[in-house]
Amino acid sequence: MWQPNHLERERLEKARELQARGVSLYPPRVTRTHRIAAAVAAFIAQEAQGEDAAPLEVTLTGRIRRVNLKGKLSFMHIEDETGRVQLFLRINDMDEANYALVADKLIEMDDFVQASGTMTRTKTGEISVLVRELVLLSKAISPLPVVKQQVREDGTVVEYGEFSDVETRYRQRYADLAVNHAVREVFRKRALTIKAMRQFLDDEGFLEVETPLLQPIYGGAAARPFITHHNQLKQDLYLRISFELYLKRLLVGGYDAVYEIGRDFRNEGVSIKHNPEFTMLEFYKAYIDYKGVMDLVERMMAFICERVNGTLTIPYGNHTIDLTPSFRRMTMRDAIHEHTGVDYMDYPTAETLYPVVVSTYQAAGVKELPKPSETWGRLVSEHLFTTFVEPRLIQPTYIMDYPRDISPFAKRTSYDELHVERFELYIAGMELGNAFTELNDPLDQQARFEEMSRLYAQNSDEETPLDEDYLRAMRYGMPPNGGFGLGVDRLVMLLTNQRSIRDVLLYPHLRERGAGET
RNA sequence: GGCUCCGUAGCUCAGUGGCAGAGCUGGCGCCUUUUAAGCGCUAGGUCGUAGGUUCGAAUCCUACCGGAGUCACCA
Repeated sequence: MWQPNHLERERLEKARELQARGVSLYPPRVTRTHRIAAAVAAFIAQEAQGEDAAPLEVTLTGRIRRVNLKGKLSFMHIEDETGRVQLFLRINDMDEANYALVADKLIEMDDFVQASGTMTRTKTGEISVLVRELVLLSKAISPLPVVKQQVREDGTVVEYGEFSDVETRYRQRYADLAVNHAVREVFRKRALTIKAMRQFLDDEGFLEVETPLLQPIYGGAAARPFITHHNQLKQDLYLRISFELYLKRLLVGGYDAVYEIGRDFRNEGVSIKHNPEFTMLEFYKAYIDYKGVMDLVERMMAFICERVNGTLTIPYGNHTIDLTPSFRRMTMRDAIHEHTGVDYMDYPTAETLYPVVVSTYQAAGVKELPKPSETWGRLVSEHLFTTFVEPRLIQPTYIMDYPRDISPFAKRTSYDELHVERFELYIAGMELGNAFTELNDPLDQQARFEEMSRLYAQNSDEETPLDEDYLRAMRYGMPPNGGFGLGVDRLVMLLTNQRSIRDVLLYPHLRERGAGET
C-alpha cells in the first residue's frame, strides 16, 4: 500500500490547489502541431530565410525536465521522444492566472504540459518557445529521481546526480527510461537490431513463421523446461526451450527457408548472460550446409551492425570488435590444441580423456574439477573448450566440428564418427549462435535419440525426449539443410556495449519483492 | 543452490560501539534572458526485516528478505 512521502504529499497538495483553481489535472484532449525536434528544425529552416520570415506558431507537448523560476519571468525545458526545447514564459505574454500556475509551482518538474507560442531565440541564443498559453496535461504525483543535465555547446550531455541503483532501475524501468537517456538509446537499438534482422532474412527469401510456445514435447536444445498445464485438455505442456524441431518440420512441408524470432524459456540459473526467458532467432535453409550458414550469418551480422551502429567496428568493454566478413574459422580440435596443447583425439574416450582434463585443470590452477561421469563430448566442449578457449575468442570466430554426443541434431562429419558438422559463433568471449548441417536421416536421428537417452539420465539437462512426430515428419523426406540459432539479447548486448543481459531486457526477471510488487 | 560483497532521507552517498549526517531534490522568501541559475532561511529517517550481545547498536552476532559479483547449470 502506497504511503506518500513528504515530496508526494507536497504534490498532492498542489494537485488539490490546481483543482481549486479550476485546472484539470488529467484532461482528455490534447493538441500539438509538431514534435519537438520537428519544431526546432522548422524554426532553423525559417531563420535561414532571413529577417522577414513569418513568426512560427507552435503547440508542443512534453514532460518538464528543468525549471528555472525567476519571478515574473521563467524558463523550463520540456522533452518528448524526439528531443528537448526551452519554454520561455513571461507574465507579460500570458494570462496572469496562467502564469501564476508556474510561479506558484503548481505546474512543475516532471509534469506533462502543452505549450503554445512563438518559436524564438533568447538573448543567449537558445531556441525557445515564447509561451502564450501553458496547459497541464498530466500531473506527476511522484517526482522522478533527480538527475540534472547540462547540455554543452558541442551537444554532449553532462549529468549531475544519477539514478543508478540497478535494482530500482530494473524494478521501475519506466523511471529509468524517463531519466536515463542512454537506457532509452539501448532499447531503440534493440528494436533496430530486430528490424534489420527481419529485413535481411526477408530479402534473402526466408519466410517468417510462428510456431507453438506451448509444446507437448520439448526439444531442440539441452535445458530444463518450465512446465505448465492445460486444464480442459488435462495435459501437461512445456514452454518451448527452442523452435528447432517445429521449424524443420516446415522444410518437409515444402518451404525452402524459414525463420522465427521469438521467446524461449529455460528453467536454469539466472546470470549476467542468462534470463529465464530470452529472445532467439532460428532459421533453416534447404540446400546449404553449415559452411553455407557461416556465409549467410556473417553477412547478416554485418548488415545488422551497419544498420544499428553505422559502422562495422564497435567498442565492447575494453575491446574493439570488427564485424567485417569473413569471420575467422577454426575447428574445436585446433582451438583447444592452440590454447591447451592438448590434442583430444589422442584420447578418444571419456576414460582416457578425463585424466588429461584433470591435469590440464590442475596445471592452470582451476579448482573445480569436472565430474568423473562426464561424457567425452562434454569433457571436450564444456570443459576444455569453455574453460580455456571461449573467454579468449574476442573477434568473431566460428568454432567448427563439435563432439557428436552433445549434438543430436547435426550430421556427422565425413572424416570421423566422433564429430558432427556444427559450429558456434563466438564474439567478445560470448557464445552468440549455434548451427548445424542439419541431420535429415530419420534412421540416424532415431539412433541419436536412443544414444542420448543411454548417455544422459532422465531429467538431466541433456535429456532429449524422443519426438515420434518429428521422426515421422523426417521419414517423409527432409531436404538437406543448414540451420542457425542466435541469442538476440546477446547480440543486442554486443551492439550496445552492455555487459549484462539485464541491461538489454526492458523487464529482466527479478525475484518478487513483496505482495503486489514486482 | 555454494561463496563473497552490498542495503542509511525522493536520488547519490558519508558515518564501523556513544546526540542520524552531506550534496542534490522539496518548502518559504528575493529576482523580467536563465540554463547544474543564484542568494538567504528551512523541512525531510521503521539506518532492509526480526531476534540477540551490550550500560549503550546504523555499527558486533544470528536468521530471514532483496540486490550485485562469482562458482555450479545453461544460450
